[in-house]
Amino acid sequence: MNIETAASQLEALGNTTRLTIYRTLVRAGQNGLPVGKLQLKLDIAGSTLSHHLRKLVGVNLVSQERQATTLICRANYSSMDGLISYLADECCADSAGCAAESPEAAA
Amino acid sequence: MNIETAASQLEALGNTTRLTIYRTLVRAGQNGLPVGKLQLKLDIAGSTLSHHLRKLVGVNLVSQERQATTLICRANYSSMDGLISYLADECCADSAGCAAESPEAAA
DNA sequence: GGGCAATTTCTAGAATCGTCGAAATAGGCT
DNA sequence: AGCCTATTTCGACGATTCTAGAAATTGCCC
Repeated sequence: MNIETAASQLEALGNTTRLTIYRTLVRAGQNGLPVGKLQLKLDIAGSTLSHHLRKLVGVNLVSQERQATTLICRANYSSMDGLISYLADECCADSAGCAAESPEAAA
Repeated sequence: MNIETAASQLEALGNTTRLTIYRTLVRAGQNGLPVGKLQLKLDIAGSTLSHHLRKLVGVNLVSQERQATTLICRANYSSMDGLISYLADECCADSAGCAAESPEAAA
């Protein structure tokens, strides 16, 4: 996980519509949801949904699987795990021990 | 923590320049860094830095404290903690137990 | 009060984003 | 083959973003 990847994943989640999409997929669990169901639930234009979905798939936060005519979308938990780890680690959130890693901060 | 707040914080971090700024501040530890030092480290225009910094401060990920003429910037760990908790919780990252919260997913 | 150093605001321009409706495509069923 | 449903692509539009240089501001010090 490099900083550019992290930034692009964060950017993908940093939009209310997309975060809602992602959250909805997470709550749908392993079964996932077809694009059409998502559209009904969220009440947005199909083209808009497709646009956002592509972005989420592009940064690997969501994966898709074809089932006949419908396209099932699923939240990609391991990617989110990686992102959270990056945030907690590289940009460590625990107030203790952060400065320990950076020598120049030991002033 | 509501979804809009989370999205705005994620958006703030979802830009390579700003994520770099934030990471630099985290690594600087409790002492923080003055804007000028940040500018030197990152080699960007002062106005650009100020612009990004305002965004980070605006979503409460960074706080500032005046010390004479210089302005010290510090990463706000508790905000990051809140964000990570939101991601891990509301948009739970652990692949186990996610579907348990959503009744309609129990199909 | 004059000057200096640190930071922000103003102005601007290219680029990207978010959204939608309409049209196009994909894939299976009869 | 023809149709129907699901989804994506196209074209467009206003809004926002990112960046930087120049000018303005703030706050201290002599």
